[in-house]
Amino acid sequence: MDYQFKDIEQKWQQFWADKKTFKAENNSAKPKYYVLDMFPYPSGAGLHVGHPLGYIASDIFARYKRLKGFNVLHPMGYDSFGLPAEQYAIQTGQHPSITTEANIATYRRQLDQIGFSFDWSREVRTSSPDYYKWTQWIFMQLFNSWYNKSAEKAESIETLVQHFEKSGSKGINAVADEDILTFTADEWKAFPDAVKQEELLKYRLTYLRESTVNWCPALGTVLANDEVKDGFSERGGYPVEQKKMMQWSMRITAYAERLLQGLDTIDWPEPLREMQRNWIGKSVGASVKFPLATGEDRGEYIEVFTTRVDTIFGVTFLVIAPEHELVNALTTPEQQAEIDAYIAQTKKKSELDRMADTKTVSGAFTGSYVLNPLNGERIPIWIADYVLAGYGTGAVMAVPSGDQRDYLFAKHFNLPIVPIIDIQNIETEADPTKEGKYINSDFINGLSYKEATAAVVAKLESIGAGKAKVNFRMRDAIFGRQRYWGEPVPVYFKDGLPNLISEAELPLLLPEIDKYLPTETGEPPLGRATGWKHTEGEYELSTMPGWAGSSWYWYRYMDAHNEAEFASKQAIEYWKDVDLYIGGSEHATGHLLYSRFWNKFLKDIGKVVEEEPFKKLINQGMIQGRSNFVYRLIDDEGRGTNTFVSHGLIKDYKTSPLHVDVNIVENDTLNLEKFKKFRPEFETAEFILEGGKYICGVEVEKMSKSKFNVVNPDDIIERYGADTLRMYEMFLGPLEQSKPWNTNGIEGVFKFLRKFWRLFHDADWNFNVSNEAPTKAELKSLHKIIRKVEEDIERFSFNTSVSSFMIAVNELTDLKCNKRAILQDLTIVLSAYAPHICEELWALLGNPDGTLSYAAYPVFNPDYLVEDEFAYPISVNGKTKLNLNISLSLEPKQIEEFVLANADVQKYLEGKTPKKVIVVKGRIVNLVV
RNA sequence: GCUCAGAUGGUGGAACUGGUAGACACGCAGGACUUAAAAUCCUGUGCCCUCAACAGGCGUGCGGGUUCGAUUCCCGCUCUGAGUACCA
Repeated sequence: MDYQFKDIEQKWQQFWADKKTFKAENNSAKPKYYVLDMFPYPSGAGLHVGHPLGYIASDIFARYKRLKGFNVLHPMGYDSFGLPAEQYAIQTGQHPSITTEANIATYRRQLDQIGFSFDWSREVRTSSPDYYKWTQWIFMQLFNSWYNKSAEKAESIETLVQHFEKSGSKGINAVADEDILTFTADEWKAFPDAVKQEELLKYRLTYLRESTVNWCPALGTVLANDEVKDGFSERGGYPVEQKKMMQWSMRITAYAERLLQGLDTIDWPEPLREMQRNWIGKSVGASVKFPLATGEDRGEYIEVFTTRVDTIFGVTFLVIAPEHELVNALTTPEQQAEIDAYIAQTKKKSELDRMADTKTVSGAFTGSYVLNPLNGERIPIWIADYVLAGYGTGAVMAVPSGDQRDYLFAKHFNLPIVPIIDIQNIETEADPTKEGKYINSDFINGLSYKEATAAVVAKLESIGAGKAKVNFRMRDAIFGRQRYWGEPVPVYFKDGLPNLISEAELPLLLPEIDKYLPTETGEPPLGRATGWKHTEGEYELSTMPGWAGSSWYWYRYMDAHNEAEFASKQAIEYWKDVDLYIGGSEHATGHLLYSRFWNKFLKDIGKVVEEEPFKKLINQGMIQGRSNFVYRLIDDEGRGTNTFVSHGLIKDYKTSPLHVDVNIVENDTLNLEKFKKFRPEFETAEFILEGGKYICGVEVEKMSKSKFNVVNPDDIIERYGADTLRMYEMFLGPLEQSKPWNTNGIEGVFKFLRKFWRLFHDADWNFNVSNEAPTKAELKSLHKIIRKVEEDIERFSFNTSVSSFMIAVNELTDLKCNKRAILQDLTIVLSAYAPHICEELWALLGNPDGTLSYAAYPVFNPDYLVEDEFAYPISVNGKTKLNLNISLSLEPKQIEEFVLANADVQKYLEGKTPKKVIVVKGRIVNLVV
């Protein structure tokens, strides 16, 4: 029979599902290997051809690892809480769980069609109560923990209480809010319970605090920093403003240093690690207190953070953020009007304006002064919006000779600029050099950068005016959304204080509500739930953010149906961590950072075993759209006609481009019949053709419906089958590279599979395989591909494997090879890429049905590749002139003699004797003339 | 601005530690089969010069360098894409 991909693919997909072929066991004598994909949010649009790229790569890897004798965990699930389903619910009144359910069904059908080897028995859905029960449980553990900096780990809040009871707040080295109290053990014991709880909340890893949040009025919710791009929401693109609100937060900053250090221990792409480093934003420097110069000494000061404490003698003014809490107190009556005007002006500017306008220098003088703590010099205090309230202390010591922003500010307002390093050149701009010796700098004059920094820090510490300090850019993550479709927070409020519900009450189910909007009084949608109340108080009304459920899901796959724990100890100790994680780089600072944070926390409380969850990570590139255009002829009156001009001829006509559905275009040639049916108005369309064809124009754009460039995998599978789709997606180019989807060329892969099928069949399509012993040439082809695929998969170079398969099949076709000894092994090697056709041929070869998935990958034997001759390229001055067959047993000296004796070589030498002869055995001969 | 990644035929791309640049595939051209088309198969295909062959010249974004030899290493630049943005 001819290659009937449809029958074959349906048959094997059914077989795998019925026999649970890919079900993984939680214990095995085999070594474990965990291959994970970033699970999708099931959107209403279904999968387009770009989505499965990473899944195909990971599936090939998982199948390959099974052949290599590993016990492979390769699961899939759905990140099914999220905004789009809720927006849809607001519009239609339909419960998000219904649309989510329907979308998941579509995703599942599409995924199944591609022939993935997922263990579906472990499927998870973040919106399912038996899953989010454990998300809530982890939240409770975080609430019950504090971060002990001395131990460098999270500990139970009980240990903190015990310490307070024994020694008060003394000796506690914790990551906590800034306004923590100082007290003795007796004082602690005397505190009313409410005060104790309030104080403990300042230490908990998930805590409630009034904080400035990114409020998105259009979405009616707050957003995390990574959900905001340029002042607009990432989803939907609505404006975002700053607002103060009581909010749940996660103390991720406690883990800043470990999150940073851990990056060096994992095998991730460098750009991704770099993004996380920037996001964490560690800077090493010092904090310095500048005492206020106002009259009598009342111990008041302004604290700044600086990375260049060595430049402290170059400070000629201080700048604080307009939002700084001391602005009012510092403003003198004479300056009041000016300061007020400036603050009003900054407030008017939107976040976006402030970012766009980085050139204009602006600011205002408060009228007050501080003293330089090291030499007592009077330093004016200014406010300016180039200093951000949210970073460091919201105040900077300005060193115009070394910092360009300070330099511009000083020039603009005529403030002094003092050079502090002998080789500094500050004629036209600041010079931040660390080379040279210090001048104008009191006791560090003549020192080098390193010596000066150490000396200044030591001096500041000795007089209590400062200390070495590490600052992080990363902020604690806001952990609440005023939305419906998310995990309820397992907390109720009593006397204004948050209390956890008991574990026995988990899961706290999402209640039914009448519509998915905030209440009339502005409460989140959960405020609409009637009768939804804890026996002890009111439930928290916000829900968890989208990243909650995805921050631990890889553990649930290990033991997906456990009702007593999020995963059993035994399962976690067996699978440990994810060996290979494939997904998009858009999750660099969101999901991948939060997951690492929760993982470290779970390790601290002894629930998991590895410090890092994802050992190796690969980012698949984005698949962009490739739009096709037709060109409508414009008549003399400037109106569009119904005549269309082929792309190659548009220079000669006046035309306007129009998107055309890429699905009616093949190799950029328009299918005229389908085009006429594309829209009713084109029914009577006429064409100006080139070479009898209508050639379309091309542009690379985002894949979207409005651009008619969405390619659906269903259509490709219908036409060519899943095996062709899988191989073609890999053939497109390196996995990590972004590229436009282009269906041109898919024929080549399809033809390859037919050619492979034909190796097993005679001219009349009868299955025909011989048991003859293979020849040397056949064995060579086979073993080349055995090695090549092994090497390629290990370095994630899937595209080159596909080419090599083509070469192998071309060679075997030329050799007319139909020998079982060759084809059976070739089938195993190809099966990771094209599993359906290989299962079918494996069965036809007489093997028991379905055993291919667990067959042994053939062992490479280098003996078959040994050559006794090599066609040496002979080059003269580095340019190849000819090839000579020379025995590989010859040594360089003999090769040289052989080559020089050759008549053709002599011709190129034109009678001259080469100055030098380079012979690299088995590679090249180069004659230097 | 800063950080990272990249630039190879008409197109997607290959060349793994410096050693025959353009594998494999698409497209295109020619041919076979066919009444014809589709499908299939065969041949050719980096560019320039040449009727053609032979031969030759030029070629991995640009300019230099190291080397017997550079797509690969080093220095400088241009362009493209991504991330980030007054971070003190």
